[in-house]
Amino acid sequence: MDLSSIEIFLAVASDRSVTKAAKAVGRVPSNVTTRIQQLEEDLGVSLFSRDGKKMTLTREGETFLGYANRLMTLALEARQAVRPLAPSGTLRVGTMESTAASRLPAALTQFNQMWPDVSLHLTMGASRDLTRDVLSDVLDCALIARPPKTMREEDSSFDAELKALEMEPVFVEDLLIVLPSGHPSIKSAADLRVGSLAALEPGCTYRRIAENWARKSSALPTSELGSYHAILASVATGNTAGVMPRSVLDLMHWPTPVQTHQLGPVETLLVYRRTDRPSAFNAFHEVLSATKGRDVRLATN
Amino acid sequence: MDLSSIEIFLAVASDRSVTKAAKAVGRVPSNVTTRIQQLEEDLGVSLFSRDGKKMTLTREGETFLGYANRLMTLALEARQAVRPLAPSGTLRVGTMESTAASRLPAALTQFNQMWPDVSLHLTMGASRDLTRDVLSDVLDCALIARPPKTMREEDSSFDAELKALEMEPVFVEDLLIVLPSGHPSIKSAADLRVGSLAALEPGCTYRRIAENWARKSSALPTSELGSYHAILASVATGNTAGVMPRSVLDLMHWPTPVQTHQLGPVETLLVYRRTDRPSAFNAFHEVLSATKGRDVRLATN
DNA sequence: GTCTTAATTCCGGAAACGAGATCTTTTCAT
DNA sequence: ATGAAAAGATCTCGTTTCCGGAATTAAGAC
Repeated sequence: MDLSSIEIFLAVASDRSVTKAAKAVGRVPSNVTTRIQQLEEDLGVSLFSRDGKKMTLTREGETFLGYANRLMTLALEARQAVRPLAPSGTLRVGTMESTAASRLPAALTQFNQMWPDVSLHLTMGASRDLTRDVLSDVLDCALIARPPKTMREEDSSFDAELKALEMEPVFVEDLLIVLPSGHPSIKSAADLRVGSLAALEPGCTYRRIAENWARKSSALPTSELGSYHAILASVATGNTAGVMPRSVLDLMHWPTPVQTHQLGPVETLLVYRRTDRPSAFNAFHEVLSATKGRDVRLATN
Repeated sequence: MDLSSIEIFLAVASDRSVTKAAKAVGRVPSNVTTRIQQLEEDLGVSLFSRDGKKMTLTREGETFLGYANRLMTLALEARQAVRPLAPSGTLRVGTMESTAASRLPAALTQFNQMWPDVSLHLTMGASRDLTRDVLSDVLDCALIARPPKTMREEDSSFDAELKALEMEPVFVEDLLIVLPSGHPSIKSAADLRVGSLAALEPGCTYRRIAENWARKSSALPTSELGSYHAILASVATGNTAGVMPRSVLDLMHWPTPVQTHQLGPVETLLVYRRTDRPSAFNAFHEVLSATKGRDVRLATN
């Protein structure tokens, strides 16, 4: 039995889907299938019942879920316990608006329980700015979106800054264009029937990805809004298309189901300086890794 | 972090030696070294202090030891919990005298705690007889010594019986010739200055290994005794050399340190029929595997 | 100082793993 | 009802990891 298999199991159990889970843990679906099958063979029982395309936990799966969570928590605790000195002091974390909304709450809760002595300073901002702040030691680390290759090529200074930092993927977001209800489904930016794109600040990587995608076929203006709530509201007016990751959209339980178009997966990176890491950072790093692809609602079992 | 690394860590912690631990978990020393180093790198602390050739736990190692034990126990519990039906009924286990004395107590204690509904029938006997009893369904499984290749060749019926059964190594014993105190150290059987070899019944594999070793150079008679205590007492008289695994000798805290000569490692196998396994057997099998190379004294932490 | 034993390092073969392509089945839309 | 899309399973292939054995180094015993 392997702890990474258990992590995968938790993701599948939480998403009830191999594909989703695969994205959540940053692997390919076939791999997830195999690991689950290995786990089932190892335990000698089937953990999921495959009725149709839904993966639902069997009764044995349910009981195993409890142990799996305890196992992961215990492993994390072990990790922390051997750390010679308990981290304390301040940790300055930069994060994108979207990550703060969808991914961080679970991780921050656990972190606070584990290390009450660390006071965490959260700063919201765009990836571009956050990266600079980490470099100049205004922040200790930041969660940013990995810019696609084409974008890094046309902004070489950003690229150079990133290269000077350590980075590690922690989440994968499904970046969406959110369309007004009633808008016909689209294949490319040319099919857009709206007057503008609604996004956050200029330094926001998601915004720039969307702009790059849009400018291939049309010349839409971008209207800048301050929050994802504002963006959704703007979409509801019917004349704008919004940009946001699926995890954020899922959070908002919007009254009417909206049309979406996928711009593809975008990794969220934890970036930090190679040297000069406060001990609280290591603790934060570990909690983040453990939270990876795990659902809070299940972790409380 | 990998559960097999933790098993290895437990073995090293318990033996304070990578060579011993390697034997205990059925691996090669270099491998144990590597896994421990990986674990240390993964955790970011050193678990052992290598002062000279002794491996002693550091303070961090001590705290990790506690977690490691809990982790293994929890994993075992998880395994058992998903088993659809709790095993019950009777399980007839055959074992060698030596295994019953040195290795089984820990495993049986844990087994009884986990499965109070199973009544365990222990039968003591020689490997040869135990094997037959498993084949003829007098026993459900047995712990026997793996006969070395030369022995299997000269007793083809034993070999055939073994081939008809499933087998799995669970322990490794260091088989010893125990010499009277004051006896000069020996290189081969020719150096023996005693009148006889003291061992158990004729079907005992350890006895036959020793006899094979002895007859290469001298023609010693074998005196048959009923227990390891009797053998040691006989050795104390000064005119016999005893045969027993090191684990048994260690148990007996004999007043004077005795001279020993190694006959080499002998594996202890769990043998069972390919089909027709009671559910209690699977539970027993798992508990044995988990106990593998683990020290009871440490497991109570 | 030499000999022995234990731990580590190095290296080659084997097994496991992960990614992508393909196949099968279910589901949803027309 | 039929076709298209999507999700899970299966297969293959390239890569990585892992294990075991040989060589190396270091510590203790005589």
